[in-house]
Order: sequence, then C-alpha cells, then structure tokens
Amino acid sequence: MGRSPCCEKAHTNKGAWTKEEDDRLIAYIKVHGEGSWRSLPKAAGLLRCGKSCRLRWINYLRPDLKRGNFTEEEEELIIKFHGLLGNKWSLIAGRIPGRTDNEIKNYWNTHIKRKLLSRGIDPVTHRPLNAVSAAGDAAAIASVAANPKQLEAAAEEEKITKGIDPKTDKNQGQEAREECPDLNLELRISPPQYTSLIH
DNA sequence: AATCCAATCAACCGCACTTAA
DNA sequence: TTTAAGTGCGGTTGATTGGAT
Repeated sequence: MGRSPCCEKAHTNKGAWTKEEDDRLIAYIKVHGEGSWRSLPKAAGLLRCGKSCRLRWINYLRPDLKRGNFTEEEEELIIKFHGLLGNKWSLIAGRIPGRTDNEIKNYWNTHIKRKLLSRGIDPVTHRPLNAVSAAGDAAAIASVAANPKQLEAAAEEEKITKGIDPKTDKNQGQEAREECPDLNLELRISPPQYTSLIH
C-alpha cells in the first residue's frame, strides 16, 4: 500500500489551522520553547503531526515575523541572493529579516519570476533570455560591479556562520564547493536602476 | 447573475541530511 | 561503524479569492 505518513496517528488534523490550535501551539512554545517537534503535539494537546506544528510556528506564528507586502528593497535583495544562491530558500530567508523561506519561495514563483521574464531575464540563470547581447551583458555585469561587496560579504558571512559551529566543519567544504565556484562567472542581476536603492 | 479562470499562498509530501544510539 | 529516528528543505498541491466573461 501507500507509504506511511510522517505520523501514523489516525486521528490527526490536517489542513488549515484553527484559532484554538494556534493558541495552544503558541501557549506551549511560550512555556517550553521550540524544538522536539515530534513529541510536541501530544504534550501540547494538539491533534497534529510534529511537522505541521513546526511549519505553522516557523511560517506563521513566530512573533518575529514581518507581515504584509515585500518592499522594493526586499525584492531586490531576494533577486540578488537568488542569483547568488539559487533556490536555496532557507539561506535566502536567513538574509531577509522577518521573512520565511516559504514566503520568499511563494513570492519568487508568483511575482518575481514573472517580472524577470517580462524584462527578458531568465529567472534561473539571471541572464538575458535571448541571444546573448554583449551590451546587455555588460550592463548586467556593471550593475553587479556597482556593489560587489554586499554580495561577497553575504557569501563570506555564510561561510563564517557555518564555520563557527565545529559540528558542521565536515560539511563546510562541501557546501562551499557547491555554492561558490561559479559565483563570479554566472552572477547576473537586474537593471542598474535599483542599485541606487541599495546605497 | 452565473460561471469560468488565473493568481495567491498556507500547508502538505517525499526525501536528504543530521543527530543519537 | 552502522542504523534508526528526528529535523529541515524545496517542490508541489489545492482551497480560496477576485477579476473577467
């Protein structure tokens, strides 16, 4: 038969959360803190699986979440970090305070992707869609050159953050190898008009 | 007024990765 | 060292909403 679900409990709620469930989850985490997601639902008296509780907390109930539309600045940051990191939504979210990976991913797929396409930019490679125009490339490269420090700093900080934790030492090299090699070759960002906003 | 259709986004699923035993 | 349990990520789905016909 089908693969067993993450929680084999038969009477487990799914779908949208009710106010009561939210309140229970918030109250429980206020007292006991985050984590131990698997045992949390039972302890908190919730008929949910741990994954569902974690997701609800991380993406919606956490008190440090920003609400409302993305600002121009946030959007530009997302585009830049996506150009740098690809679809590493949690890494991108780590650089945009108060925003979650899910939120950023949704926003990318519904708004930014479309916007880039309409500008003739490939949302995957961040390069011009059509025949590679030397002029277009030059402009894109120039706009990166306008603020390369910010991007470098982001990449560097990422490494440092991981490096501080001795447990992740082993993985660090691997990850760095995955993310950094083509940094300078493939990086493209949107038109120069935005660089003024960043400075 | 009724129906269709596209956009949005909260939530789910499967799997890769990490940690504990 | 191996293995099992736990956690987090990214892709995807589906209910809802709002605009168009």
